[in-house]
Parts: sequence; C-alpha cells; structure tokens
Amino acid sequence: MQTTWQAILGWYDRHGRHDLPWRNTDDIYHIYLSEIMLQQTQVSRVREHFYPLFLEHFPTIGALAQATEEEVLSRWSGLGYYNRARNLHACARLAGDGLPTGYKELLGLPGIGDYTARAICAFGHNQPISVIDTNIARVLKRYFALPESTPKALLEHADKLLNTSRPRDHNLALMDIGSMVCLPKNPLCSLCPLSQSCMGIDAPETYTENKKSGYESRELYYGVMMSKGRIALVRTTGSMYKGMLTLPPLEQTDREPIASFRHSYTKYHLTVNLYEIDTLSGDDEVIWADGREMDDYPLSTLTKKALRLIYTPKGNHELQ
DNA sequence: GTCCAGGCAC
DNA sequence: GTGCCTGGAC
Repeated sequence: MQTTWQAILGWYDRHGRHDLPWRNTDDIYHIYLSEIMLQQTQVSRVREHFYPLFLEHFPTIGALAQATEEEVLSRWSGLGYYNRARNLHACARLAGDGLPTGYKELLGLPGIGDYTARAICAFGHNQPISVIDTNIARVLKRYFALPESTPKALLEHADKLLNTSRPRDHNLALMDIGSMVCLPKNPLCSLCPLSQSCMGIDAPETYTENKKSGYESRELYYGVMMSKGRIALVRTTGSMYKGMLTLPPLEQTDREPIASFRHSYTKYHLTVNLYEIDTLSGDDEVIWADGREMDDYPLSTLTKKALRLIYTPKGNHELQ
C-alpha cells in the first residue's frame, strides 16, 4: 500500500491541478463555495467567472449572510441549479461564526449532502475521510474491478485505499486521476500511477455505463409588457427557477408569437413563445426591470435569452 | 441537431 | 427514481 500511495502522491505533485484557486486557500468559506459551485458544473465556468465574481461581492460568509436572497441569486444568474444558491445563503445565515467542521454536522445543513460534507472535511480540514465524486467512483470501480457496486461497497473500498496521513492530497489526486487520466472513454492507462495494481486495466470500458437519453419537446408561453422602456417581470414561486425573476407566464395559446426561441434543460427541448400583453393576470408582485441591465437582476439564462431578443434591434430575430 | 458532465432533495 | 440547469463537444 505504501508503494501505491507514493505513486498516487508522486503523480499528484507533478501533474495535479495545483493552480485551482480553491486549492490554494485555507479559507473554509472559499472551499465550501467552490464545492457548491462545482456541483454539476464544469471547472472552467466556475473558475473563470462565477467563483471570483461571487467572492468579490460576498468576500466572507458574514457578508453573504447579510445579503438578500435576491442579491445572491443575481450573482448566481447563469450558473443554473438555483437551489444551490438559496441553500448557500441559508447556510451562511445558519453558520454564525463559521461552518461546523464535523461530517455529521455538515450533513445536516441545507444543500450539503454526502459528497459535499466529505469534501469540506477532507479539502478544508485535511480530515481522514474518503471523498467520492463521479470521477473517483470510476477510478475505484476500475481499480478494484467492481462493475456493479453499491455506494456502500464503493465507500468501503475507498476507505481501504485512503491515505490517512495526507487525506486532502490523496482525495484530490484521485479526483484529478479520474478527470485527467482515468477517462470514461479511452482512459490513458499508460500514464496512470495506479496501473501497476489496477484490477480493471484489461477492460476499462466494463466499468462505465451509458446513460439513456430520450428527450421531450415542450412549449412555453410568456407575456411581454413594456412601459417606458422597462419590462414587467414576476417572481417565480414554483420549483423551477424559484426566487428568480421571469417574464409573466401565460396559458397555452394559438396566437402568433412576436418572437420564439429554443432552450433546453435536462431532457426537455423547449420552444419559448413570447406574446405582447397589456394586462397582467393574478396578483403577483411585478418588477419593472430595465432589460439592458441584466446583471442587476436574478435572471435565468432562459429569461436572459428572451430579454436579449426583445431588446435587440430588428433584423436579428431568428431562432436561437 | 444530439449527447454529455455534474450532487442534492424529494 | 425524478426534477433541477447550462454550455460545450461532436
């Protein structure tokens, strides 16, 4: 095992992604923020845009707790999965002096599940605990030849491999090996520090599964109501885009839309249709927004696309 | 156009 | 198991 650990850490020291900003800080808030942003989101988007901008606005967990939910959602705008931002804000308000440091206490906080609780313990506090994201899961399945493994079995194997003297670097190393070497397709086994003792090296494709796709088409209908260059937006209350501002939703209609565009999420391919309206139904709070100042509002990418279309001069109104 | 990557809450 | 989101690779 000593040899394996040395190979893993030796590889990490030479090839690991040491330039990631959240790996060069011991500020738990920064590390926690990075883990929330990185959930379901690619490193490059977080690193170049959202992480530095968010920290500029909310440099400490106390500053985040002081902010309104709307301000937080505005800085999250475009990143998707907006419940992450709402839970982050809720945690900041619960945290007081700072986040708890134990796995169990972290797990009890909103938006912190098994992965994130372990990541904060290992990456933030160098606690001896195994972290398993999808990349590490793939490495473990191949290394221990476990094509059909439960999360519990995977964790037991991760614990067997865990280097308790450098748990932070060990887990980061496995993560980098997963995303840089032990790729889902055509893994680079010849470059892998685990190749000497990897039990799945002869059939790496056995340990990855293809997701089923299959999508559904849907139509969405929104109203456009302008006044003095401003546009009416309402606050969403349903699960989708909760807390964000959107154009006022309409019932299905056969009228000819003034504009349409496509957008997709998860398995849905949406056609979004926009209609001019002169009254608003319901008693929702209305926000009269300047559609050219999109940075100031909590808007989804879908709503931003719609506003761009509406505020773009004529001649540029093709789909997408 | 289609597929893919990526954790949590219910 | 399903909903939540986006952008980039092909």
